This record gives sequence, C-alpha cells and structure tokens, in this order.
Amino acid sequence: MLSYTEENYLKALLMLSFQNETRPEAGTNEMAAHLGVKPATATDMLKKLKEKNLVTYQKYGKILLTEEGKKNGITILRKHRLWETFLYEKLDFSWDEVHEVAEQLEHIQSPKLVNKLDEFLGFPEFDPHGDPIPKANGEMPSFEKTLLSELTAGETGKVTAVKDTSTLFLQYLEKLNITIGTNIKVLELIDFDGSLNIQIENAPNRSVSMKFAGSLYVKR
Amino acid sequence: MLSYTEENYLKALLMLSFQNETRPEAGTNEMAAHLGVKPATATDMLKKLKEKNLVTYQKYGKILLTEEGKKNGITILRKHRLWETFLYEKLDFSWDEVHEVAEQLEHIQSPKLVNKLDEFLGFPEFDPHGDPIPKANGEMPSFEKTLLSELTAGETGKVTAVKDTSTLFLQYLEKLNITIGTNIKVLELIDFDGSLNIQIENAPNRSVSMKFAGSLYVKR
DNA sequence: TATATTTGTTAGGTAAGTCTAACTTTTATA
DNA sequence: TATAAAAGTTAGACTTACCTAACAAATATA
Repeated sequence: MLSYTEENYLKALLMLSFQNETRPEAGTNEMAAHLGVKPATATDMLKKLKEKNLVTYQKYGKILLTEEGKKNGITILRKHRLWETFLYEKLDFSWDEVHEVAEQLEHIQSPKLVNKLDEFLGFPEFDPHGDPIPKANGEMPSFEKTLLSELTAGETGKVTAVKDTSTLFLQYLEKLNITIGTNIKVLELIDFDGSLNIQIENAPNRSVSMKFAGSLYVKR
Repeated sequence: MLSYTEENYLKALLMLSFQNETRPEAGTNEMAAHLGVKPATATDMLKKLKEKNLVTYQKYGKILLTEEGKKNGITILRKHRLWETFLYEKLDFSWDEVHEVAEQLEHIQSPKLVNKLDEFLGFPEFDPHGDPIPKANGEMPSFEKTLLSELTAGETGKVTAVKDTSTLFLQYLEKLNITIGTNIKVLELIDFDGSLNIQIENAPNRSVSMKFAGSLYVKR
C-alpha cells in the first residue's frame, strides 16, 4: 500500500518521463521542483521508493521508474484524468478548475470506484485537456502530437489537446472560444517574431504569439 | 483549515451526539473506540480541538462540540452522505459498499464540488441508508423514527431507514429484498422471545428476531 | 584542466498522529 | 463509605514527511 505522498512522487516521475520524451530519467531537483518540496526531501523519499523497488537509482545518478513504479504511476494518472473528465462533463467544472480537485480525488483507494466511474463516463479516451486516459490494463490511447506552430500557412488543424495546462492559458483559450475540436486555420506566418495570423472557426482573424502556437496540439 | 484526522474526530463526536439523543456529550474512551484509536490518542487530539475552539471540555470531563465544531462536523457528514448517494445511485454500488469509499471521499476539499454534486443528484434528502443529508445551510431533514419493533400486530410500515448499518445486517436485508420504501406488515408478535412474524411486500411470511425489528425504521 | 556553478546528499531538527506503560481521577459496588 | 473497577491523563517513544545548513560530487566554463 502506497501513502498519499508516495503516490504523488510516482506520478511526478511518470509525468517527467513523458516530458523528456528521449531520456525518461529525472533528476532530484527537477523532481523536487515539480512537487513543491526541497531537494533534500526528495532524496529522502527516493531512498524509500528504492527500498520498495519502485525506482532504480544510485547516489548522484538519474532516477528511473521500475515496471512496478510505472504501473502504480499510471494507475494514479488514470484516476486523475477520469476524475477530471467527471468534473468537466458531469458537474460543469470549467477547464481550469478540474485539476486541483482531481489532485485530491486521484488518491481515493477503490478499484471498483475507478472502473465504475470509467463505465459511467462511457470509457472516455481523452480527458478535458485532450490528454490520453490510461485504460484499465495500463495502455495509453495515442494521438498525433502536432503543434499548431508546426503548421504552414494555409493549413487547418483541429485542436486535440493543450500542452500547457496553466490557468492563464486555459482561461485565455476559453476567452477565444477554443476548445477540444475547434478548427484553426493558419493564414500567415510572421518570420520576424514567430507569431501567426489565424482564423478560429468563423471568428474574425487574429494574431497569436509563437508561445501560444507552441502550446496547442492539433490534428492536420 | 482542518486536517483529515481532525475532521474524523469532529464527525465522530457529531455521530455520538446523535446516538445519545438525550445527553449529547461523549467520553474519551467512547470516542477513541469509535475512531479505532487508543484513549491516550484521543486525549491528545481533544486538547488540540479545544485549542481551536471546536470542542468544550475539561480534564476528566465530558466532551461537547462548540457551534463551530458542530458546523464543521455537519459539513463532513453532508459530504459523506452525498457521496454515498452518488455511489449507490450513479455507480451501482451496493448498500454495504458505499460507506468505506465515502469515508475517503468526505475529506475532499472543494465547496464547489459538494454543491455541484448535490445538484447533480437532484438535491436528495436522504442517503441510501435512509439517513438525512444535511442541507447546504446545515439544516437536517427530519423523519419519523418509528422502529419496526414498535408496531403492533396488524400494522404495516414502510421502511424509511436502517438503524444498524453493519455489513452483516445490510447484506441480510438485501437477501430479504428489503430496501428503503419496502412495505412490511406485522402479522404476529411472539411474547416469548420478542420475535415477530412479518410479510415483506408479497413474499411468503417469515419470522424475524427482536434484534432485527429493532434495527429498521419504518413509517406507519 | 582548474575552478566555479549546479546538482545532489547528509545530519540534525520539527510537527502531526499514533502507541505503551504508568499514573490519577471518577464512578460503581460491596 | 471504603475500595475496586472504569475512565481518563501524562510521559516518553516511534514514524512520516517535511525543513535548513553544511557538505560532496558532477558538470560547465574560463
């Protein structure tokens, strides 16, 4: 049985491994920052997780989840994303409100609850941010990871997910009426600053920054 | 902000105050037993709760919730019973499975969640065991507290709630096809051992014990 | 490559919530 | 009412998860 805190460390490690596509290892400081604790605290926990065979690492080395650790991390991520979907779809929470509450709900222990919730929601494949929800067997639905910024002038993309899930970005998206499924046409690329002129569905044209375009995933 | 543990103590005290209708005070041992901790632990926590003005008590004296403590306890009870209702009604949990999971869910911090959940469930007044769900303002829906054992021969009662929520009893009720709303007619009272012959809806007559009849609330 | 910077570890400490064992107060009963 | 039993408290210890400060190793850079 894992403690609340241990679960959080495993999830953090899993998330970091997704972020660094090529090298799935994480560092102590990186991990501590992600969890909002001091590096010394992370070192302590790492020893504990190693003891329990959930991570492999040695002093001053990189941290890697074991199969067991990864399995546990995925279970927590599954719960997190299912709860986010529940809050968004059934209880009318907004895009930027779901995360905080799901952070708590993901720790509820009841395999039956998770699977019943999954069923109740109709076995969704993606959460409200477009992130894939791990299935009961641990598989992750895959999706095209094209960024809006990778499109060329004239191309149209349908929003599939957000890369940045910060409140500021999510609220900005809501203001622009962009949600999962929205079609965006790239009209012009501005070489000077990397910004681009786009058309969101049938709304008037507007310009968005390079940072913005690098935070949205689309499907061509 | 209350800790997970503090919340549990407040809820326990509230429950004990309901049990002892006439004298709402509780004792240290009683409270410890209810929470599954040793009396020494309860004493420690009591000091802390007193410090926070959530209970009034003095050494070797009886424990009483303050208004503030009661308010907090009711909030937790409200969450507990709403979640039980959710699990039972929406996720097909059985009568005896809801409690354990609701014990965890009741600690999720999000006023918005509670109220949205309440709305989603259609503002239910009673939980799956027939216990009243405190409203957002703290009010408790009231109901007739007649026990099946108080009926006389010939009278019929409609089940409104269970007094005993043990797994054994709940599973027995399920076996007998008794649920909230079921009509039970008392056919005969056996003075010898307090047992009674009853008819459950249209099922064949059967005999139940005094203990059984003292664990079911009905409405005449 | 020597040194400065970054990254990670160790040692020692704190707070919450739990325990056991010994003690004190209150209550029940002979 | 004296005493035995029950109820409640205190002291000291443990575990988990966190911290700060000092130190050690690894990496980057002059």
